[in-house]
Amino acid sequence: MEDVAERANVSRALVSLVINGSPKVSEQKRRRVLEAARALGYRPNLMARSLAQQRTRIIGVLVNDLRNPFFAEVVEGIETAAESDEFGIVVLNGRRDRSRELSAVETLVQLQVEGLALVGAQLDGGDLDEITDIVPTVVVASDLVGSLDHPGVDVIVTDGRRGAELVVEHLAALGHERILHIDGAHNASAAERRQGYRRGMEAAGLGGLVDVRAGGDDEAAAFAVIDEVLAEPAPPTAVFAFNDLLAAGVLDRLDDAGVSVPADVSLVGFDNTFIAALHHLALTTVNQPRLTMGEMAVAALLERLNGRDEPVRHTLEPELVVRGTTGPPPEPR
Amino acid sequence: MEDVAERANVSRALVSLVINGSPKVSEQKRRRVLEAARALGYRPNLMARSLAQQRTRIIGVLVNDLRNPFFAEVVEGIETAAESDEFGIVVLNGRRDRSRELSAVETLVQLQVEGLALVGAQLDGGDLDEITDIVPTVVVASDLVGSLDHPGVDVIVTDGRRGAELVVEHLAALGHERILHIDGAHNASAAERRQGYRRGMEAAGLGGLVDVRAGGDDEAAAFAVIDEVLAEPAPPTAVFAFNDLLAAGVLDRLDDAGVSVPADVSLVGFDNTFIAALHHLALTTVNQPRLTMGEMAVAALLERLNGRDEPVRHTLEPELVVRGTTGPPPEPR
DNA sequence: CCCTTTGATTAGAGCGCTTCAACACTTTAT
DNA sequence: ATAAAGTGTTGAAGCGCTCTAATCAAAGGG
Repeated sequence: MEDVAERANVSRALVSLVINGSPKVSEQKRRRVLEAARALGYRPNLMARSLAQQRTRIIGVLVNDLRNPFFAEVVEGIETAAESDEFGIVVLNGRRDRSRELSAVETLVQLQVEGLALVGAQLDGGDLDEITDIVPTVVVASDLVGSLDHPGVDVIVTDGRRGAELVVEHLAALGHERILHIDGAHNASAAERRQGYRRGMEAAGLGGLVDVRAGGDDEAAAFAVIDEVLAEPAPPTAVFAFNDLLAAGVLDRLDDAGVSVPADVSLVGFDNTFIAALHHLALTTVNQPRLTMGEMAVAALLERLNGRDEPVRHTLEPELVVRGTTGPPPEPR
Repeated sequence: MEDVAERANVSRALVSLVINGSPKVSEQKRRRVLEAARALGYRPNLMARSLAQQRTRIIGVLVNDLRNPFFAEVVEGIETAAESDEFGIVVLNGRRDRSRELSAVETLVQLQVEGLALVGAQLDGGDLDEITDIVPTVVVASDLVGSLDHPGVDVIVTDGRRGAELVVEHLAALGHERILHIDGAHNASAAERRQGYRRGMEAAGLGGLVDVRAGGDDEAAAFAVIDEVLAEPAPPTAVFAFNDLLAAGVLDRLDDAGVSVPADVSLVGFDNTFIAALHHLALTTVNQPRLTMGEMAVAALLERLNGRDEPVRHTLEPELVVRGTTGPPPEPR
């Protein structure tokens, strides 16, 4: 910057003004400065600028798992929204590991991000105690335990309970009774969907047939459960998997076992990722409006930056998307 | 930091030493400082630190499209490798838009990243002219036009030409002659695969039947091409798609049209993403070792930081993964 | 013709940290 | 005993920028 100033025969301060597009610079000097900057290949140092300015215009994003297209799309939503408000984002990947999430949050805070978006995070409320009075925080697509007690945390979720209920209603209406739920284990949205499943079962008068088994969040987690279940005397006629990835795993395994879908077993996923839409899977699933979620997350953060104090909680409506993996149960023979 | 120093009754300099784990601090003061830091909830300011230290320990990653699981996994590879060398990464998403890529690179440079990894970038050599003498750069999973002329650029690729040849060899061996290639259009690896396809066709004595049509990089791009091709008098008996996503789109569309795979038409993708592995698709494809690619990218950057001057170019071997979407062509009737 | 106003420019302090040289104090060698 | 070497600690400069308040020049008003 020094060099640019010298070459243009002006002060450092003026260079700064030009770079930041201040209106009160004469056209002549602006031109001189810009030319000098170009000639020298000058690039402002963002670190120094942020330090001096005491703001970074960066939103920190912690995402549970980048490999899951669902999360990747929520992040795209965040990025798009941030961009139009002149914010940048820094994405850190928790890779399904809670301790990594914790240190990622720490890094983001130290990076002086102005807002923190936790996408599908597994952290619980306690982990955020100190964080939330430092930086506005929004939890997206997962319901943190104890986030209700945090006046500093906003929440953007799809109603997982309702989504799960929709699934069970759909299956029950088709005539299914033995409906298995393979859950998301430690996953942050798992509890909610489990609960919705239970409620749905009870509402359908199937309370006695509730069957929840521990899954995970990707295909592999489904294999063991399916093997186990098929070996039992009365296997389920329908499976509701925690998410689309898991459902894809179920489908694979049923295939291996020669069980056909939906003739023998119906299958439902969750998230409505592009995978579900592939005709060869044609997975019945529950849609979450992920781009909207990303946008709402950014909106919530910006409101906080503009002084809002009370927490906000947006619960979006899930939507059942019926495709080819659900049908009536097989005739008993 | 000031406050911590005061509370612990030491100088700011000593606080810095403690935070950075310097060995020459007495146990007693170290304890005092750490306690004061905890009590005050002190968090070092990464911006200030980087500014003072003149290094960031950050690797900038520009990725073509986060929604494509292939790229997401390369990024995970980079992240893992970076982490074990005490580097952080900042991921920016080009979202399939070259001008966004350009500004993302600019942002990363201004962020003072110590290395730049371009994953599947569409930029060409000229875009990098000024960049590469500022920061070590490695191009991953794509072959930038003109990157050869850049002594400052390392390249980590899977041999796309060879991969495409493998595909054609496989299909030709099965007896296919009218093999269509739907390419990746402007996509950075498209040219190479096109070339491999052509060479493969010629090698198989099918040079006269070369047929390349413009695709893109996701499912949607395939639809128009398939519609077009099926309306022609002699549609292909095999389709080689630029990547798995595109192949999935082809599969969908063939399905819609009542064309069965592989009985009527064989289909091959590229990348071996988890989608290809789903039994219901069981897509024959070409594997790229993505985690390895990520690791090699980081390794290349670190070598540069340690003084290596000559460019390095690692070409990894692709591997054909035969699954269920390829078989002999239908009997002519 | 001097004073005020306006607009363009600049000096300099400060952002939160690191680091080097200097310092005080011990310990060891002579 | 004294010099030399080693430990632990600190003051202060500096990283590259911004921004306030001060300065300067030109223009307009009385």
